[in-house]
Amino acid sequence: MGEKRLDRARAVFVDGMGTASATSGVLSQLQGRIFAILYLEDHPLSLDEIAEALQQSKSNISTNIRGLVEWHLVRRVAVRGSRKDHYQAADDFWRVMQEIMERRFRWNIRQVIAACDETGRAAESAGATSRAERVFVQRRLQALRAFAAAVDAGIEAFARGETIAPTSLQKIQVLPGESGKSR
Amino acid sequence: MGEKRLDRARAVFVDGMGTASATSGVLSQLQGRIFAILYLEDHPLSLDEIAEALQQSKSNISTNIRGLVEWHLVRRVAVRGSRKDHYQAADDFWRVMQEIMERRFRWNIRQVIAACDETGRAAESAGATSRAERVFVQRRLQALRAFAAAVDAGIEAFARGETIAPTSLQKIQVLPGESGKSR
DNA sequence: CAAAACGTTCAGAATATTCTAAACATAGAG
DNA sequence: CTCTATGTTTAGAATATTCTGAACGTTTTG
Repeated sequence: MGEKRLDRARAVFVDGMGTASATSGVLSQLQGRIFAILYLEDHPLSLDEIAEALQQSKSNISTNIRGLVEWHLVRRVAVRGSRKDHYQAADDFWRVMQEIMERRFRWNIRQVIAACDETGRAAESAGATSRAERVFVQRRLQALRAFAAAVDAGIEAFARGETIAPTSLQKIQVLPGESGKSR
Repeated sequence: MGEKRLDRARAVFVDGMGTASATSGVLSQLQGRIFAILYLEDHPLSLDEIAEALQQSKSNISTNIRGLVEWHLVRRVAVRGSRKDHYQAADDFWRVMQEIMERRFRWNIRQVIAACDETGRAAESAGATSRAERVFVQRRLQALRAFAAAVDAGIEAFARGETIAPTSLQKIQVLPGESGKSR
């Protein structure tokens, strides 16, 4: 009964991590489940073992595990005596977080900055439009850009292990003279 | 040509924010586009105007805009002389960020904590299993839980506007005596 | 070298998500 | 009270994503 119970516990973990991952915006549900299986195992597992444990095709595991390795959540390790690739859950969560902050959140926030910049450039030469309208658009773009840039800097600092004062973000809100116009 | 150019610029912004939102894990692409349209407009728009601008059905706009309002990214405002609902982009990005941190990230991280707790409880009574195995599982769960709890606390502090030292996260890694075992 | 054991790629099946138009509900106008 | 204008819900269509099994390429084994 002991083994059964432990396996039952593992299933709880796999399910929990799966649903958590599914809503994370970073990992798919299956990736969460793969990680969960590996994390509670004290030895590396092969692709087939994972596929068996999760009742998924080997190809599906193969493609999904790649993402986990890229996020440094899982390591591919060699197991002597076996030709198969084996995988092991990583335990340096801080490293993983840095990776996610850098490659996901910052990358995303930079998209916003880029959009503001591009749009600003495109709007610059909108000749016949009323001056007031152009000014309005540029102000808004500037406000969003400033906020995004502050967030970007904040994430960078955080990822570097530096101290952050979120107050700098709170200040960046509406530009002077703007709030009256929009309502 | 001026108007055309400005509209072209708006399209750039709508597209940019759309793709950024699509990969954000928080907003859908359409939600990003709706926000973009509203953000560059100096007066509130009705559902139909938004639907027209984005070439989407009114019902689709209706359902998607609800999420934007919930995140406080868009406000529903009354426009005198019209019975229609009108919507306006919010400009308090810091508030929005707090909202997202609280209701999305923290909620997500709590799922992980809950999974660890549930699993720990379920594994507790795994009688016949070897003691070493049970200890191993509990240690791992504890390590993940500790990290998640630290992240949770960090986000909370950040959302409150307090200063954060990410160092506290870096310390939480592998528990003593653990790292040797797993490899 | 041939055969087997792998991991990966890919076309299509299975599934989930997003979108639309119609039905519905509610409130205001006449 | 009836008719109209409006936002929401919903069933099904359109689309996108995830998953599988077969095909493929590579490496190891005999």
